[in-house]
Amino acid sequence: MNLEDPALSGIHPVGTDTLGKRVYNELRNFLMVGGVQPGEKLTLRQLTAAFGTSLMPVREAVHRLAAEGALEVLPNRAIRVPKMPRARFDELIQLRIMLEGLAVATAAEKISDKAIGRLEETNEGFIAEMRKPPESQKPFLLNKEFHFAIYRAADMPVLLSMIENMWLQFGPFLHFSMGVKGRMATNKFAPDSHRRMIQSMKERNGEIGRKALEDDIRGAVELILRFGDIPE
Amino acid sequence: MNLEDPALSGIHPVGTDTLGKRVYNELRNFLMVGGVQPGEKLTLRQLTAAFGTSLMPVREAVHRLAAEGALEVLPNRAIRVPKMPRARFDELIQLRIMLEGLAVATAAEKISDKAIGRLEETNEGFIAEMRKPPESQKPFLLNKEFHFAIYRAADMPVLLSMIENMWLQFGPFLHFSMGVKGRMATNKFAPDSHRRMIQSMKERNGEIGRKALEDDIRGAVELILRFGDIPE
DNA sequence: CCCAGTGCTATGTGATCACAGATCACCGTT
DNA sequence: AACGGTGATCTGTGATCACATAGCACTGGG
Repeated sequence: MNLEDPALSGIHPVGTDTLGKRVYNELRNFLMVGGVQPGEKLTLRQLTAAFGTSLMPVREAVHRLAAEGALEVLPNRAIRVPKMPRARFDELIQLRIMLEGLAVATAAEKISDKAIGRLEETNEGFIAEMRKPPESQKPFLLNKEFHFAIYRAADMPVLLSMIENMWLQFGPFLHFSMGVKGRMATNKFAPDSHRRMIQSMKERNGEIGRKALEDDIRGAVELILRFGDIPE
Repeated sequence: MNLEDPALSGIHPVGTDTLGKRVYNELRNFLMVGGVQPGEKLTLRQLTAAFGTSLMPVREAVHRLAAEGALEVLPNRAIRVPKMPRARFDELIQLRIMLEGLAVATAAEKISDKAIGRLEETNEGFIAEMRKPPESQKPFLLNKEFHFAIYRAADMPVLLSMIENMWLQFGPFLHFSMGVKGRMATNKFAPDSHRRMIQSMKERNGEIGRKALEDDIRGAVELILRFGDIPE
């Protein structure tokens, strides 16, 4: 069978992902964009009804999210989204700066010129979206795409999964602290720090990129501390 | 009911862990001490037979280990212990130095004098065990206890789980590279770097501790590179 | 001798059932 | 009115069954 056969051009990959994996991806994305608030409780059967599957795939997805720290199984065996007390918030921020800083610095040494070009396009799209009235979660997604395009360029798979984990743990909290109060998906200083990150890529200077990334995160933190509610 | 009642003094907690959690802990420990080699395949039913439970708890445990990177589900849905190519080895080492370095530096600022005392005792036990002919995995366990006593003192739960994850990913490889060839559970420079770490705790000097930790890890790496087999 | 086709076996996944423990409202006693 | 016991209900866990597919030895035709 020739896959190049024009008669087969209408064929699309059908996707062989397990149900558990699809539920996991859906639920993960739902958490990442802030679909549920910290402290909120979930039940397997409630999720089962929402996804239209049986308990099994939901169980697998929930347990995996719990292993990643995106969900929490209390001693009572109840399931909830973890809360974000100040101590955890500070620790996650410190770790983000360290982990993502390393990724940026490494990417500056390895990234291709072509990838830098795509990075600039993504950032221009992000800036353009920032000027519009904040309506959708589009700026948030473009900002995320910009950051992870850099992190992927570092070519460190384990580090990348750790960073994804950090963003996942922040997801519910971002909605809670910022989504409600004015949908301030990101801060106005982000374009500047993004430009400095791109510049560091061009100059192959990892430390400049690391500093820009730290400013980017600290800018967002300042916004959260001003407008968000952090318990304790 | 008064729990201080002398009549109840013989009561012990009964333990309410789920089967899945117990299987997870067993399997985790088995991986951490190098019970299986990288690349080796596992099957649910084989593990089921070994643990004497049904498939369900094993499925949960395996999926959780897979989420943590300690196991791997291939596209074929087969389960195996991840291999350790050179690139992954180097990345894990780099991340260990960064993560554990932060933990040591933070611990130096926070650790109590009492905990420092316990640390010295643990280390003396470790050194004493090192002098004996290498028989069991006792030195390995004491070394681990020494390190994690420090990491716990940093009081950073998320960081601690990341570090545990690193050790877990290294487990199978340690057996493969060192266990067979002479049971060299740790290297002869470890006592020195350990002493320097303790000293840094007493002086509340995080950077000295960080450097000592880095030397400790690099010493072990050198041994592995000399005696172990790293594919690719 | 090589190789595509075929049937058997083993394995992970998903559905369903059964059950222990948690939660909560209700009620009777003090 | 306050408190402890009680029963119903809900939730996560574990066991069992059913099934699609990967892996593999075998076979028959070239």
